[in-house]
Amino acid sequence: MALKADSRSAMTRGQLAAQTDCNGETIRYYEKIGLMPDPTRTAAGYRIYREAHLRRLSFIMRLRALGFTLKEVRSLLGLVDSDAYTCGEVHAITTEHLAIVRQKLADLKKMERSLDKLAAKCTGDDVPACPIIDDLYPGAA
Amino acid sequence: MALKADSRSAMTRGQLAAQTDCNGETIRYYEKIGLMPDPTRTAAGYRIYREAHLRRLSFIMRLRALGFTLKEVRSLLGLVDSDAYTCGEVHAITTEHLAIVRQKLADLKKMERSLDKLAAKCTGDDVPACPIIDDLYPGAA
DNA sequence: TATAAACTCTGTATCAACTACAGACACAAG
DNA sequence: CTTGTGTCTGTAGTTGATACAGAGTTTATA
Repeated sequence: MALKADSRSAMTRGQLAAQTDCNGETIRYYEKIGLMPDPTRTAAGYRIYREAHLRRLSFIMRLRALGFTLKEVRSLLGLVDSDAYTCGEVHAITTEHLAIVRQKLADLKKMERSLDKLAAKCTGDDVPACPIIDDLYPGAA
Repeated sequence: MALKADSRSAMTRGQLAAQTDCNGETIRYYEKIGLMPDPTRTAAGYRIYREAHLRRLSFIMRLRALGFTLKEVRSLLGLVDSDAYTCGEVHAITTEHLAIVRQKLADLKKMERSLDKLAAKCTGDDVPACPIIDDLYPGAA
């Protein structure tokens, strides 16, 4: 009932969760750590979300999908909230993050090659010996 | 002194840590969660490690470097410890892990491309507007 | 030999980024 | 009016470590 008052964009937590593909508990968590503002409440204490919350949470989810940490998300939100960000500041955070992503990519590629090589040595048969173990654990008990 | 008795391969925790490039606290942690066996102790309670510990921890470190989770490490150690593993079992765990690594690679590559595209849109100048924000947070406060 | 520096011991707390739960209300549908 | 779902709070668990406090031990130096 309270949700009808004042705006057609009003939502419960569950509805916001559905709209954003964000776990409902996570919304509570983002509120607790200050990424999402405290929403208004119904008389019974239920959270009421509006358009602005939807947009903000969508932004966070996009950043998370791009692999930004919550710390980075917090920085970017801080810039946006200050209403005084420059393209340079945003660009700096983005390219820094891009560098981290590329480092991770390089590490994973190395892992992939090694694993591929290891797996290729194997017959994968039902025999009580394995070149993978021989390689990684020479002299295994 | 106690470390002299009985074997020239005896080491303290710190020495094992140095040999394996594993943090000393992590060795304690692996012991706690049952990946490493409880070592014998000196009269004063200091841990004494030997060749077998060194080999086992090296194995763990190699698996970790390949991105295996501790759960996967535990499985592999379980197989080795059972002394009745087959090449097939080891191969299965390895290729399963490889699939996960490849999935992560694909996800990261997607991130990289998106970030690259975003960053490219930017002038990075000292101007109070940014296409990255426009893209990710349309209608930002 | 005295003592200071370095190491190790234990248990507990912290980190990221959530997720899950228990126990109590609230609310909508049959 | 009851049943089922949603929400509320606070707290605990997850993964893989890492850091710390406060005490005891060992080693190196003066």
